Amino acid sequence: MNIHYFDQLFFDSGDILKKTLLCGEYVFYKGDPAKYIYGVESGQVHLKRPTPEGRSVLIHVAGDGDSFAEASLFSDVYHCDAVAEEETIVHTYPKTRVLDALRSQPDKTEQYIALLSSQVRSLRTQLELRNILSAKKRIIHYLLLKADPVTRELIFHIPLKEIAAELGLAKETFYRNLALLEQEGVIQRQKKKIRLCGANMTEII
Amino acid sequence: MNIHYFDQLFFDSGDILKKTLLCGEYVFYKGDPAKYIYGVESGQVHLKRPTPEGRSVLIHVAGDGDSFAEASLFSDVYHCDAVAEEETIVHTYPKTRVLDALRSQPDKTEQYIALLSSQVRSLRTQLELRNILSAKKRIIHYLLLKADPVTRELIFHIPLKEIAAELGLAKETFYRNLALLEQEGVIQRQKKKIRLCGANMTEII
DNA sequence: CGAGTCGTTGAACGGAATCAATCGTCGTGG
DNA sequence: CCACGACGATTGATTCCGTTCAACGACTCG
Repeated sequence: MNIHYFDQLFFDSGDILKKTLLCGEYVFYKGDPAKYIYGVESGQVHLKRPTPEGRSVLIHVAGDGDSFAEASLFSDVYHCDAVAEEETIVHTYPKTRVLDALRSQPDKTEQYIALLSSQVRSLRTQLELRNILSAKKRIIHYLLLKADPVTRELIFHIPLKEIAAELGLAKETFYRNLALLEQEGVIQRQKKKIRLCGANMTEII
Repeated sequence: MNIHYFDQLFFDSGDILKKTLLCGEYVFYKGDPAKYIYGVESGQVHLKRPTPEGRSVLIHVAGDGDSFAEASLFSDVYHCDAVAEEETIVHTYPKTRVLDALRSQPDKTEQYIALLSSQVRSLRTQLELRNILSAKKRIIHYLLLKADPVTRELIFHIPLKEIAAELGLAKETFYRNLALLEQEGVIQRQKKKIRLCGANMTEII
């Protein structure tokens, strides 16, 4: 999940290959031989799966400091597309070198396992969200999940329509229900900042 | 994923603690301190997440030879419930001992990473399925995924209604669409055995 | 100051969930 | 051995709500 983890695997940080990608440029395509793991230094990369219908489905957004394609370490090919959604600098970590580094630094291996484990859990959570049929309830659960537990606030750094996609909802449905929730006093919004108000939220859930 | 992997982590196989569970018995509850990783020797364990509404959502089915709760290795608590759905024998692997074993056998660590990586990919695939709106198409994709690539057949070992749940569909919708697909000649069924027929399948997808 | 994209609202449609009823099957116990 | 109950599988009818199509305002960027 974290770029620093992969950076530190390499003894000589000068060794790390960086690439600058333009908006819209592909890092890799589904089916390409998986040779590298990546980290986002700045910018944004979207992981998408092309559906047979021709659409593509957003699976994950990797932002500043996120790594991606970690699960490809033991896979021959990539299982999704990766596209830069803005000008982006990525670090490229050759899988062979990652493996070497892990072998020579056993303690790091555990961290890698921890990283993958947390990914598994997060994916399970996402899957769990999808089992909530009602759009409104799904949105609330999502907000509860993502909001800072203390301030009960959260700020979106990507367009709302992509949050909608992540939730498996049409953007219109997402907007409408956000508006509804605001009317009901469950949330307060100002642009991309959302604050959860305890007001009769438990009833809705 | 595989019980043998965890069994072999222990030098002395006599060391492995086994437990017999009755149908309906809980292995652990969500929120319990995560002390063990488990493997199913025989029987069946369902991983479920209780939703706030009181329902519970099936996340995973661990059958003969499957391990479960591997992602809890670096987690303090379990994130779902685990229930035996029939009389089941499980192997229990204390996390501390798993960690010790991994540390003393670095090569095994890589296999662990491979295991988690494949889980990540499989979860992503499941998530991808949920992005297919049409029930019929979602079912076909699921069948394509699970069917033996050679024989194009698959056999369900759990009730169909739970397949429906895994797909995020009401059982009725699932039954109806299976019937439809059979009428259209896309699949052939006999009880829990399904065979995919290429017949105009590509059109439907 | 356009072009393009995001955000927002309206109206209509379609399809999945839901409720309800029935049949089949399996196991259990009298 | 059969009656019974429990649960899975199946089909019908209805409702509901999320998608889709459509149109428009707001904002950003060249």
